[in-house]
Amino acid sequence: MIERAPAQSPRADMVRNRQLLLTAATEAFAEGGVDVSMGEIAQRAGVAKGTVFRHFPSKDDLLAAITLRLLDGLVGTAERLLKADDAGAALREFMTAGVETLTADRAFCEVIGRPSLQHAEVRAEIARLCDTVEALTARAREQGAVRGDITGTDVVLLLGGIHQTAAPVLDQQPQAWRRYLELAFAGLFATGARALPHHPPAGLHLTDPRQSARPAGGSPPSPARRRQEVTTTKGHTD
Amino acid sequence: MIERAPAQSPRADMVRNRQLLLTAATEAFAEGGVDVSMGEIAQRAGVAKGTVFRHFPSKDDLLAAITLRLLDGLVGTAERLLKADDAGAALREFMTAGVETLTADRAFCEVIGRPSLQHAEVRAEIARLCDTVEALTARAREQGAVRGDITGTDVVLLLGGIHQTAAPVLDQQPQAWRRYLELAFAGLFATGARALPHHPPAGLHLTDPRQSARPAGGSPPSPARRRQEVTTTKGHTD
Amino acid sequence: MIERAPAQSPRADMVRNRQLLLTAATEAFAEGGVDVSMGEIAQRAGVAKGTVFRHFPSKDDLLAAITLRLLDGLVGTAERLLKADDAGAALREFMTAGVETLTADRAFCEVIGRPSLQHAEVRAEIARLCDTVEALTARAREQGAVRGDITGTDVVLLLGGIHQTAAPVLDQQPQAWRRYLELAFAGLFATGARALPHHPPAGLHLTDPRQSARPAGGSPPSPARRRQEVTTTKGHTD
Amino acid sequence: MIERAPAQSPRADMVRNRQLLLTAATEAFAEGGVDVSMGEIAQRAGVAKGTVFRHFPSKDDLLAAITLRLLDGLVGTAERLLKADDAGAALREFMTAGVETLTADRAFCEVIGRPSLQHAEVRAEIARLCDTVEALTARAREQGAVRGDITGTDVVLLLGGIHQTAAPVLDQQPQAWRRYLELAFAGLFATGARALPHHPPAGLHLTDPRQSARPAGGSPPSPARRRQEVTTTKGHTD
DNA sequence: TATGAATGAGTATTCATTCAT
DNA sequence: GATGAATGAATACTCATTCAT
Repeated sequence: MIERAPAQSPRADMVRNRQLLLTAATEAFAEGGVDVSMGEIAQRAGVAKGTVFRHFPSKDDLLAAITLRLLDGLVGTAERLLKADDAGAALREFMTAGVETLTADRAFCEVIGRPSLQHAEVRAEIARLCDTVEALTARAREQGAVRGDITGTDVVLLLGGIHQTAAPVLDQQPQAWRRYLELAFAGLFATGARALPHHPPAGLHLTDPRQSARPAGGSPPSPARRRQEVTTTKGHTD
Repeated sequence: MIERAPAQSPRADMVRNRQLLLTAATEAFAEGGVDVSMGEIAQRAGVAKGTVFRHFPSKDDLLAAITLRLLDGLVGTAERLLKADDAGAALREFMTAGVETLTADRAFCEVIGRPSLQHAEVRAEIARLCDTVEALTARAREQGAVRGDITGTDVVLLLGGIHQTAAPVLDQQPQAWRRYLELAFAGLFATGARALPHHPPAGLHLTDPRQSARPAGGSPPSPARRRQEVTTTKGHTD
Repeated sequence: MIERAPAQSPRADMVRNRQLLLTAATEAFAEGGVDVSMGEIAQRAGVAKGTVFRHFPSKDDLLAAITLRLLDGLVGTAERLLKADDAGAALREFMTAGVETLTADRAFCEVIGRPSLQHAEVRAEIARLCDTVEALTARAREQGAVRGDITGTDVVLLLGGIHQTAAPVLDQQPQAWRRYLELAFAGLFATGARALPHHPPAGLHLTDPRQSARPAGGSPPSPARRRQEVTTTKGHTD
Repeated sequence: MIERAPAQSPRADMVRNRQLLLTAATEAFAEGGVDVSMGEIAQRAGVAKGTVFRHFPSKDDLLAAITLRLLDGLVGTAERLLKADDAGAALREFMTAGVETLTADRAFCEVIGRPSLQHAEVRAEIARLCDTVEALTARAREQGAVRGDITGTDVVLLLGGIHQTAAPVLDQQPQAWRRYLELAFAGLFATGARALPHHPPAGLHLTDPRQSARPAGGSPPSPARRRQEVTTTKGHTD
C-alpha cells in the first residue's frame, strides 16, 4: 500500500527488509531479551508482521539468524587475531571484544546459555567458534602467556560467565564487566596457580535438545508443544 | 490423586502442600526458567491451581519465596563461616557452596540477574547477603588470603558468573563449575596481579525497577502491560 | 465457519467483523449486562476471541464503543430536534427516542449509571449530550412548555429513570415504558406544581473514578485489583 | 479456634452469626453491588467462609435473605401507613421511605431489577408488597389525592425509577433523589393530566426465569452453568 | 511479495463452593 | 457448628503463526 522506489532487482526490497528486520530484531532482543514479541520487532522494523514470518518462518529462526551474525562476528575477530604476534595480548583482545558483544545483547546470552534454545546452525557455528578460539588459545599456551590447562572452549564459556558476573549491576554500572574480565585474566594468566580440577569441556558440541528429554518426573510431551519446539522451554502440562 | 498421610491437624496438610509446592516450583523453575506456568507447578505438586494461589498470591510471590529460601541458605552458610579461623579457606568454602546452590536452580539466577524480577524482600535479603559476605571477604583480605581490591559484592556477583560459565555444558558435564570456580580462585588469590580496573560495585542495593523504565526506543507502554509489572518483560505489539 | 461475502478488499471483512462484533456485543450486553464474557461475544459474532481484542483492545473499549454509538444517536436526535418549532413537542419526542434506546440496551444503563464504568470519551460524550439537551430544554422552558426549574441534565437523567421504572416488567410488557414516560411528562409539564427541592445536578460531568476510591469501611485495595480498573467492581477477599 | 463465651443455648452463636452475616452482607452489597465476593462478606462479618455457606447455601440465598429483609421493611411501612388518615400524604411518605431504602442499597436494585436474579421467595414478597401498596394507592385514588389511573404496581416500579434517575449523580449529590421524587409526585398528583397510555402492569408477579430461556441466538446452556443458576447471567463460551 | 486481520492455544488470576479437620 | 484449605471452572488478555487479499 506504500509505494516503493522501483529498485534494481525485484529482490532488492526483500534484501532491504531482511536487513531492516535483523537490525530491528537485534536491537529489540538486546534490550528486552527473547521474550520480545514478533509484533514489536515488526513494528520496529517498520514492516508488517507477515513480512517477519516470510523472512524467518518462526521466531526461532529469527533468533538463530541474529545469533549467527554475532557468532560470525566473534569468529571473524578470532580469525583476525590469529595473525597477531603477541598471542597473549590477542587473547585478551578477543575476550574483551567477546564480553562487550554479550553485554550489548541480552538475547544472545539467553540463546547461547540454554541448549534448548538452539538451532542446528547455531550449534555448528558455536563449534566453529570454539575451534577458532582453540587455535588462538593454543598459541597463547605455547607462548607461555596463559596457563597450560586452558582450552578454547574454556575461553568461550568464560565470555558468558564474565558477562553474567557484571549483569546484575549492568544498569547502574555498565562498565563493570571490565573489572571481572581483568579478574578472569588474573586467573587465566596465573601460570603458577594450582591446576584446574575437572577436565575441560570437550567443546560446546551440544546435542540436539530434542533428544535429551525431560530428565525425570515430567509428563509426556503434550501435542500442543509441537509448535515452539525450540523457543520455549515452558514446560507445561495440564 | 496423591496419598496423604493421615495428619493430625488441618494445618498439617497445608504445611505439606506448601512444601510440595516449594519443591515442585523449585524444580520446575530450575528446569524451565521463570516462564514455567503456574499450572505446571500446580500439577507437579499434585494440587489444583487455586491452591498455588492460596499459598502464593502471585507468581512473583512464589518466585520470591523460592529465591528467599536460597538466599537464606547462603546467608546462613556465610554467617557460619565467619567463625572459621582460616578466612581464605572459609571464603573458598562459601563460594563453593554458593555456586553449587545456583547450579541447582536456574530460576534463581534469572531472578537475581534481573532487577526487574525482584520483590522488595528479595532485594533486602540480597543486601544482607552482600553485607555478610563483605565481612567474610574483609577477614580474608586482612589475612592476606585474597587480593586487596576484592569486595563482598564482587564475591556475590562471581557466584552467578561462575555458574553461568559452566551452564552451557551443565547437561553434559554437571561438575564443570568446579573447574571455573578454581579458575576464579586463581584470580582472586593472585595477590600479585595487576590491579582491577573500574571501582567495585557499591553492592547489589538495586533500585526499585518501577523507576527505571524502558531505557530507549521502545514502544509506548501498553496499558494492558500494567498487570504483571514484575514477572514479565514480554513486550508485544501488533 | 460463517459464510463471507466475497469482498473486494481485506478491509471489507474487517469492517464487517467490526459491525458483527458491535451488533453481537450490543445484543449480548443488552441481554446479560456488562458481565457477559468476551468469549461469548466472540462466539455470538462468529469470530475468534482474538478478533474481539484486535478490534477493541479491552472490554472497556468495547463497552465504550457501544455506549458511544448510542450516545451519538441521542445527541444527533437532540440536535435535529433543536430546529423544531414546537419546543415542547420536540422535548417529548427526544425523550421518547431516548427511553426507547435505553430500553434496547441494558449495558448502556449500567455503563451510564456507574461513574466507575466510564471511559474518558464516554464521559465527554455524556457532557455533550447534556449540553445539547440543555439547549432543547431551555427552548421548551422559554416557550412555557415545561416547568421553569427543569434542566437538560434532569432530562437526561430522567431517561434512565423512566427506563428503569419499566425494566422489571420489560419481558412481560415491553411497551410499559410509554406509560411511565407519559407520567414523567405529566410531572415535567405540570407548570403549576410545587417547586422541586434540591438544586438541579450540575450536569453529568463526572469525575475520574480513579480519584474517588472506596468511600469507607472497605478492605484494603488489593494489588491484584489494579487490572480492570474500569470494568469490574468486584470486591473479593479470602 | 477462638473461644466464644458459652452462650445460653447452643444455637445462640448461630443466631448471632446469622445477624452478623446479614448485616455485613447488606453493607457490603450496598456498597459494592452484587459482585462483592462471598469472601469479603465473610471477612466483614468476622467469620470464616464456610460459615457463610452454612447459613446461606449459596450466594443467591444470601442475596435473597437480604432482599427479603428490605422488602419486609417496605411492606411494614406500607401496612403502617394504611392506617393514616390522609392517604395522599401516606403515599408520599411511603415513596420517600422506599426511594431512600433503594438509594442506600445498590444490590437491592440489581436484584429487584433483574428477574433472573430472583428467588421464588423474593418474588412472593414483591407480590405482597405490590398488594399492600395497591391498597395504599387505592385509598389515595378514592380520596382523589392521586390520579385515577395509578396502581400500586406503578408505585412500586416508580421507586426503582426514581432512584435510578438520581443514581448517576449519587456520589456527588446524595440527596438528588428528593428532586426526582418530587417531580414524580407532580406527575402522580396531576389529576388533570392526560390519561396514561398502555395499561398498567399486572403486578410484578414475575415468572420463574428458568422458564423464559434465552430468547434468541444464544449458545446452548453450558453444563457448567448449572451452578449459579440464579446469580450470574454471565454467559460464557470459549 | 507485503500486508495485517483472524486464529486459538496459553497465561495469570479470581471466586463460589465443597469438605476434611 | 465453625474453620479455612482445596478445588476447578471461568475470565480477560497475549502472542506466535496462518492466510486471504
